[in-house]
Amino acid sequence: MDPQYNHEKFESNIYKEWEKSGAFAPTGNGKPFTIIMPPPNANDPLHIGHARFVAIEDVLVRYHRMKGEPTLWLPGSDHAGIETQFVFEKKLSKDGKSRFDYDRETLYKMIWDYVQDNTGVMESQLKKLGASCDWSRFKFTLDPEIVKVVYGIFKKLYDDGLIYRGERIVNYCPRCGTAYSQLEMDSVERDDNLYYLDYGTVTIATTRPETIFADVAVAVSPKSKKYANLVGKTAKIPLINRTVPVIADNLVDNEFGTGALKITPAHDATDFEIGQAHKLPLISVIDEKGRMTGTPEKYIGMKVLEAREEVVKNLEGAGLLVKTEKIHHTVSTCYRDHGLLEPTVSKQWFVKVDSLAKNSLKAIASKKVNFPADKYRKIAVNWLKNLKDWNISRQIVWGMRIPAWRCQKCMEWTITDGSTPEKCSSCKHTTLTQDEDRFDTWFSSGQWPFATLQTTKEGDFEKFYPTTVMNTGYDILPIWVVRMLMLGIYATGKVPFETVLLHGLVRDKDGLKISKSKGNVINPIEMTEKYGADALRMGLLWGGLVENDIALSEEKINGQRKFANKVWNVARFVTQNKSANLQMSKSINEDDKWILEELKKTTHEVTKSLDEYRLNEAAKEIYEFIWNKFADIYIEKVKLPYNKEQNKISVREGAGPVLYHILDSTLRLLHPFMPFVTEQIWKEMGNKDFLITSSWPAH
RNA sequence: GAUCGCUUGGCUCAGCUGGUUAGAGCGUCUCGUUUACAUCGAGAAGGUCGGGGGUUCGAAUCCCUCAGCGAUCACCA
Repeated sequence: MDPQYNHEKFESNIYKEWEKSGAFAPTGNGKPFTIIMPPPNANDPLHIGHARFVAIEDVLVRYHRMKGEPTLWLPGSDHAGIETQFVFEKKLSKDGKSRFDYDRETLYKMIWDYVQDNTGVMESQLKKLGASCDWSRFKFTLDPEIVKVVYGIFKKLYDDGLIYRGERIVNYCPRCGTAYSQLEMDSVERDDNLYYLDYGTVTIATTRPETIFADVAVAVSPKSKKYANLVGKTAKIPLINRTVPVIADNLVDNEFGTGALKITPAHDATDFEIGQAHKLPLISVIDEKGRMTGTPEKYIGMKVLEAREEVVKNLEGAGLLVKTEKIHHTVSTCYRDHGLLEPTVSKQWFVKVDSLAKNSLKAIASKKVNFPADKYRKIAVNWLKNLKDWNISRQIVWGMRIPAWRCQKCMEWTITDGSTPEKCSSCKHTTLTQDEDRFDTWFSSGQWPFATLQTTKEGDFEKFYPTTVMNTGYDILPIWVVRMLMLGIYATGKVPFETVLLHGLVRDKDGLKISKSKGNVINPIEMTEKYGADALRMGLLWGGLVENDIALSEEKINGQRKFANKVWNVARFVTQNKSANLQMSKSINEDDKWILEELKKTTHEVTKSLDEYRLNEAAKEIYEFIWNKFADIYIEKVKLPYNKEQNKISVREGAGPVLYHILDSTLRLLHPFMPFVTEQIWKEMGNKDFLITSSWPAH
């Protein structure tokens, strides 16, 4: 053994040997331990957040594998609809092109090829980190068999009356050309003008005067005394002199502006709601490109902001602009291109979430799903109680095309499980056109736990579902975990996972959020090359609970590299003093008894901490045992003074077998955390089998 | 406005269902080490556990309150 541990010399080779040995495939009988990996985007390299879940999940998987449980860690990759299309479009624009230069089929094919070109990077990086997942069961979210499952569930939801096509106000991005869900928006604070406009009988305040042409009412608060006698009368839209009714609604804030609100259901979410409640018509004056339409001639074709300027000018000219105030408020922006979103009414496919959410709440209440960190249980419950119907259609090309066909005669929809229908299910007409929309990525990934297991190997679903642990970042609890719960229970009648282990974000050494603009990005592959995968993994688990954000510094990773080297040298010392007979003598002394007792305690504590998902505690226990007890105390005590004649150091009579036994056990305990260095030492000790498939010490 | 958190030595964090002198890593200081490892060892300094109140034989831990900080969601006409 070299005096120093050199990770570069061993890591890739060890991984290949594990892979070749078939160690990653589940074996044995009994209750299985299953983790479905949250699939990283197929076209992106891994970031430090991925490395954290690898560290967490691999520790759990290796631990349970060593305990002899049939252990499956199923890897996969995600097509990440909007994300990927957005990245691809940025690439196109560098070449001076845009997606509008291609038809849908061509664009889809181009993105498919692009993803194929990049796929493999992510897999090789997972291997570098030591992920002991079963590659033979790898799935991509657009694999035909996965798509088939998703279509089947869509059809089932439709047949059960849980899918409807609704006209709703959606957050529409005129640049991306698609609507987004409740969860896919950002917001930004800014200063705007609040215009007070004369509506004849009443003055209203608005930030969007260009939408007055789409007004269908003026609403006031029912609590308002000032306006009480106006309700039921009319107001007059300036510039076009159309009269609209004055209504009362609780959603109106009597304190804001003049206390009177113009109602524009087609271009504002609150107004839409009020419009629905009062059965008001919808008038739209902005088209899908963000240009004015259906307004007086002069504004048609103008962009929204141009029209606003022009309308204000005209209002002022007509003496109908009462006053202008500054207002500081928050506006919704596209989470992709950060431009303004346009609330727009359009037809989208929706999932009725009510019954799905109720069943999920039941599963949580009855502990069929557990949250080791109670705070996340509370958050999940809160979300499930407040979910709104889920818009699952996206106007993009990258993703699963929705299996819905519209009859060109009766205009009714025919839903299938993916196959092209021969005729309309309503009127039997044979000319049908498939909807161009794609599913929201989360609609398909919400089915990931069962869709994967149902399509891997015969019997997998029956054996490994419900899965044991779902581990992912807390940031996607509402968007993903909650939906997997709803769809999993709906599709299979069982929860998709028994334990939801959410992890925190990786932050920089000062606890600041990592971002490209801050320049504090930590590249996991760079860290692995520099310090070793073991050190990075340990650094990601060290000093913080799984559920909390952690501050990661290079010093911390380097500290763990030192630990790997310490373990290496402990092993070097032990193997150099290996006695011929490894049988422990019955007459061991006090020191021997002490270290054996400490090992026993450590084994117990590590096991307990792992079972409770307190990986940081487990890591600390084994670290302290090896360094502070085994190396600093026990080895120092059994070491005999340097022997000049033999030119070597030796150990006290009878200590050899104890040293060997302790090393053997500590390697087993440390292996889930630092798989590479422990496996290499295991080999150096002369073991013929692999440490990865050896057994967990008795505890 | 709603929900969920956080506040422990210079820094980053543990401290599980309340129970001996509150711990770790890094950092700092002193000393040592040709002989497993300088990717080392021995030792030291450093904390009124955010403030206040309460429950208890006993509180970093439970309850109330105040202050500061953060995350997510909603609203913002």
